[in-house]
Amino acid sequence: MSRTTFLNVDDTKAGMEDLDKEKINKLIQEASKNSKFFKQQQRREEENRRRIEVKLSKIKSFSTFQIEQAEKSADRYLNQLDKTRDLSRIFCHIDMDAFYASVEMRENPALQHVPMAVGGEGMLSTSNYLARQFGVRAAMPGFIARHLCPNLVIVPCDFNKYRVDSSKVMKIISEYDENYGSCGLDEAFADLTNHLQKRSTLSEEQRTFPKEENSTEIITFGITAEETVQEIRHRIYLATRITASAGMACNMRLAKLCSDINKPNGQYQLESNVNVILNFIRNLPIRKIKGIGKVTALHLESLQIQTVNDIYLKRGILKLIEYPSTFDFLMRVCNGCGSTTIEHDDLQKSIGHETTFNGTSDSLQLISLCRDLAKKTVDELISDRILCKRVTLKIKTVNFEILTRSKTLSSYTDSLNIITDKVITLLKHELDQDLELPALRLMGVRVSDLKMKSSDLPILQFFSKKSTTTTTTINENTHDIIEDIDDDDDDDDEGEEENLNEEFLSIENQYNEDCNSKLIHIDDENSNTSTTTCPVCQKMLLGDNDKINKHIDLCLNGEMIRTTIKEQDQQTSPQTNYNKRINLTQSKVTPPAKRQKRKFNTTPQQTNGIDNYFSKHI
Amino acid sequence: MSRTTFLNVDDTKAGMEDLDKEKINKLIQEASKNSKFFKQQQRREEENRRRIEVKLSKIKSFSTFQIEQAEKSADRYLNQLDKTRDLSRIFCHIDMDAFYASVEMRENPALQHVPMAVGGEGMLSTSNYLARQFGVRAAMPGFIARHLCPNLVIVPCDFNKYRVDSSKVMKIISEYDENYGSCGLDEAFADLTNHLQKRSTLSEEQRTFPKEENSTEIITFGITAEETVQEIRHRIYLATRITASAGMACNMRLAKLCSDINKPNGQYQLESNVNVILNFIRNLPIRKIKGIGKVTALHLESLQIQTVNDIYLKRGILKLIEYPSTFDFLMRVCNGCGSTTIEHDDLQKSIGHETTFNGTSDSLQLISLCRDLAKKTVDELISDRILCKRVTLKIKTVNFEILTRSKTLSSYTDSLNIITDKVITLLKHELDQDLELPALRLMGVRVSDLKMKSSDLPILQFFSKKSTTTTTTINENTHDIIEDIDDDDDDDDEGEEENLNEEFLSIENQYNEDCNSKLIHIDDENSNTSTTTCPVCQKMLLGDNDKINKHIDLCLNGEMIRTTIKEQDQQTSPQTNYNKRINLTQSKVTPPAKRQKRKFNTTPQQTNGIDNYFSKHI
DNA sequence: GACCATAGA
DNA sequence: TACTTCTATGGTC
DNA sequence: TGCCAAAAC
DNA sequence: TACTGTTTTGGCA
Ligand SMILES: Nc1ncnc2c1ncn2[C@H]1C[C@H](O)[C@@H](COP(=O)(O)OP(=O)(O)OP(=O)(O)O)O1
Ligand SMILES: Nc1ncnc2c1ncn2[C@H]1C[C@H](O)[C@@H](COP(=O)(O)OP(=O)(O)OP(=O)(O)O)O1
Ligand SMILES: [Mg+2]
Ligand SMILES: [Mg+2]
Ligand SMILES: [Mg+2]
Ligand SMILES: [Mg+2]
Repeated sequence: MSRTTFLNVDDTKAGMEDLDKEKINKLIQEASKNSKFFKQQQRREEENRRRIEVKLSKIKSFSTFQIEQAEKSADRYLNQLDKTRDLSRIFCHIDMDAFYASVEMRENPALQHVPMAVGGEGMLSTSNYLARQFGVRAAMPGFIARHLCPNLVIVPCDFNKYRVDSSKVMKIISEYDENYGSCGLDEAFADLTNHLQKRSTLSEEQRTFPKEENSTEIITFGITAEETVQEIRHRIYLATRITASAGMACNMRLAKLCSDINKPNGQYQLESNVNVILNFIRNLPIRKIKGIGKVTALHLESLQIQTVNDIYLKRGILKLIEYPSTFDFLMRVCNGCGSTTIEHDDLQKSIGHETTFNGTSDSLQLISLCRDLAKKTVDELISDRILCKRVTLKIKTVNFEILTRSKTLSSYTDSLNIITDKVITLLKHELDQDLELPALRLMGVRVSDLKMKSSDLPILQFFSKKSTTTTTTINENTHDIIEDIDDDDDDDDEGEEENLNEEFLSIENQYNEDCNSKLIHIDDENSNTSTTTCPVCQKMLLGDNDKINKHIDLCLNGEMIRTTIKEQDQQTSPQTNYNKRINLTQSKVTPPAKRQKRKFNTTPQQTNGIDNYFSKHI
Repeated sequence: MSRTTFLNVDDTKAGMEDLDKEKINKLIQEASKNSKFFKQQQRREEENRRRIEVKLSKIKSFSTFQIEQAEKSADRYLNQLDKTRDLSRIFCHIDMDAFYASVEMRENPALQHVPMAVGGEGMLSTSNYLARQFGVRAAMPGFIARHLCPNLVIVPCDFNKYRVDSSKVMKIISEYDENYGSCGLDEAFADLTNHLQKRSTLSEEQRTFPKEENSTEIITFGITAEETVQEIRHRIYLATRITASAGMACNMRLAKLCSDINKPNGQYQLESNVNVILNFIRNLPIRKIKGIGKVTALHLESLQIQTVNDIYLKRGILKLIEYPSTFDFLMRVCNGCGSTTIEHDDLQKSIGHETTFNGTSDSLQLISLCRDLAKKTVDELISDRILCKRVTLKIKTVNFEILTRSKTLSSYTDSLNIITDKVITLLKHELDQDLELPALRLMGVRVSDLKMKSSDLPILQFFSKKSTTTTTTINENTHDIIEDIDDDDDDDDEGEEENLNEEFLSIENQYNEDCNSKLIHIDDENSNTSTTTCPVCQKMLLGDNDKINKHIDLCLNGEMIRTTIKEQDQQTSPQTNYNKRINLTQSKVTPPAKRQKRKFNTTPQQTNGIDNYFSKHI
């Protein structure tokens, strides 16, 4: 029977060291076989193996001399990297252990002693360490996990709770580096260098904390990096009753690797010494490196590269066949280089929503859903005071093939009509044009090319109905603004003017479609009768989700403002709260990925940047 | 180890005939033992056994003579009943097979071949016939069901779908008796007598239907009752693709019993002949009779009554120890008597909402939740244009003890403030007074003493701010109205005046409480990202439940009105639609019990009424 | 500018 | 009852 | 009028 | 991850 390695357990995760991979993979393949998902993964693997063959034959065409020359070139580059190596700073990477699962286990301690996972029958977001022993992990569907572990307890996601714990953690970390940066809800980087300098001047009292919550017993932490991080982790535990692991090293890539070493509930400091560093990374499996995923690993492994040191050994070939940026990335990796500055994004780069449903080909259903998704996205755009200039439609067929269609708008906008019309046009075009298109199982709407809609200059609103205003970026100026407004040259097939009449017609069309029978809509079932407890103020909430999320938003934003009766937008605390805000989203099975404001991109840096460089043709 | 029969499988259900009760009960008790629920059931059983002991000793105190006299009295009563026996009509009881489960299996045919149930981990609403083989049935918690049947597939409730199928079924039934009455979503009584008379005059064409949906093959049904019901069931299947069972007999009680005989997907007609009837019921286990539940059965069994005929045999004792109404009920049962008229309620008698949550004692949480429940209830009151005069608070402790506290208002109202204040007063009183009160796990708010708020006499609004108006009941008149208004004598501790100022203060108080930390709220988790398909128009819906329910309401009400843009209340189709309307509610695991407008009460009838007469002291 | 593939939480 | 959601990036055409 | 227990779907 | 939600009735105090 055919298989695909793409479905095998990914054991590159703490707590999954001594699995019977053989048996687990057999069960997974068994459970998956003949599914459309399985077939799609097979196609994907085949496509990659084909590409690999091309590469391998390309390699054969190189002469030994060419390879030696390439190796020398690589060595020169490595030398250069060595020169810019900065060992002076000390970074810390904090990562919560089995984050969602830990929160749920704290809420219900009975779960501590059984294998459990967080998510749904359809998809798990994470699992506890007991479940990992069975091969159950994040991104595995629940029903397959049950094959691996029949007694698995699956508890539904409650992002509200996770957000609350996350913000407690971040608050603590910010005390050690106010410029810290977080990825996702459960991890953050902090540059402890400055704190460590100041730390020796701190009084003992300032390094002293209760041993247990509400206990009079106390514990004082020393002034070393190791002890500082003990302190951070202790404080996190006091605040959340869940454990974190941490890694310390001279750059962020190494710190991240270190936080995995003694996970869970451990920490590891890597000495800031070149030989120690090179020794540390030498034998790591490439898959542990952030940026090397399943596919990249497959490609590298086909070159006999298993460990980081193998990258070094194959540097000649890599120089010859990989794209420069990929080569650059790999050289940094095998040389132990990484970013030494925490860069925050000025502004989020895209906002979107997508949803999976039972496959359908019905145009009216799809169009109606598309409209809803656009609405949801624009609502967020508006509530975040952001404008966009690009709209992307995403669809996935029942065969798990993904398509995107996008269009740049003639100017920045947050108009529901313009955006909706555009994305519906894209969708209709796709439905009309591709008559072979299989039924769809997912649709998404995303807007990008974002710009802050600053309300500091309301006068500008006089120039354009489109509320095209200015931006918060400092290097933008009035010239840019005028450009924005002038930017109305119609290189578009259809115009994007928004006038009241059109708006009315558009809504009316929507209504007619609604009534036309056979349309689509998103919602969550079991809505009516259950109660949710606000994880901040413990209030039990009855009613619809939007209200609940708003309530929690308010709670998280610190003291609630007692001046108005209705818990409504009241976004009268714009920038201060805005910057600290954790972006709130939730769905049955995943996405607090909703970017946090303190989140920073592990983006390509000019110097020593942790970079995600890799190529689809690697 | 101790047990309680109250937790044993209840095998009085179609499809549960040859179970290994021994084994199943062992598993259930094992899974339940030590739980608070278990302990509560034990207490309940003990209490009943105590009462039974009292009864038994009472029986011992009767002389043989007394018993003989009682038997004679009973015989006279039976004779009387015989005289009023009406064998002239022919009733049909239709009951869908494994209703929710069948709908789900139709939607996903893969489920046909596995044991499955509808509900959640916490509670199942029903199971398919395969699952019943394992002892899995309605009102069993999912996690216990999994002990009995580890491969059980549990699919969540989707009341919207069930409502749609239900209305299709009811529509068909109404063609045979426009005065039909339904209990719950999945069953109805029809009096076929008139239809059968007219039926012989129908053309063959009018008794002819396609054999399959969209097929040209046809099938013609005859004119007998048996064939008429075949036709009904065939049409139900054509319309819904799910099967129904049916029973025909000369009264409703017998018809209901008959529909169970050849379930699933069968029918049974009981000859309208006294001897046949008596023979039919003679050996039925008492538990099959509607109105005899677990407790009543336990009581009767302690008198050696197992079958309906045993009731007859023990008629002397029953006459002596049971309450007259219970005795009356039992005599009707064992004599094969039942109601021969379908009575519809003029107006629903109560409206309420309740919810279960993780036990808490926190007053602020509880008060806040109570407010939300009151709001939800009043919303429904208002949207149904109903007034109420009584408010009941229901609470359940973590030990599963249930309390109710209620209060009659000084006049009819649908004022949120009055109702909320009253129920909160009740709650606070309970929380303050009973300091021993364990944490709560459920709270409910219910309003009763209802009266239609007819808008036909808007002039009356001038007399009172409370919108106390008239009623739809014919025997009420202007005198009553004036009484209502005058009815403002304060026999109440606190007044119920509603003025704007008070209202404002009340809401402000609420807000302060909200902010005061540690409160409660109801909601459904996974709301944001999934899609729901409207079971009527197939539109996929994105967003919150209230909107979705409104949408489906509109769809069910037939053609949607295309005159307004927003799908809002637009309750401009008051009485016509109102009468046909199926009351829509949903929750994670149960309650389409939300009364349907065509629903009728199987209430005590003066003559031959199906009656639920029984006594808690039976 | 538009699309795809990859990646990570 | 059943293979996510959200965001970011680089390469290609 | 108010409370409880039983019952049905 | 875990014992429902909605409604009606009868009896008693
Ligand atoms: N594929 C995914 N889809 C959706 N959510 C995810 C996914 N992977 C992780 N998450 C969520 C759930 C995790 O608890 C949280 C943090 O991720 P991550 O740190 O990688 O794992 P973890 O914290 O659960 O375990 P650990 O860090 O101990 O290995 O992000
Ligand atoms: N205890 C309960 N709690 C909540 N919902 C219930 C309960 N019992 C039944 N229901 C719902 C689900 C059922 O499908 C529907 C009709 O009930 P009912 O006719 O008694 O059983 P059923 O239709 O599922 O099986 P069948 O009639 O074949 O025995 O009402
Ligand atoms: Mg983690
Ligand atoms: Mg993480
Ligand atoms: Mg049924
Ligand atoms: Mg039924």
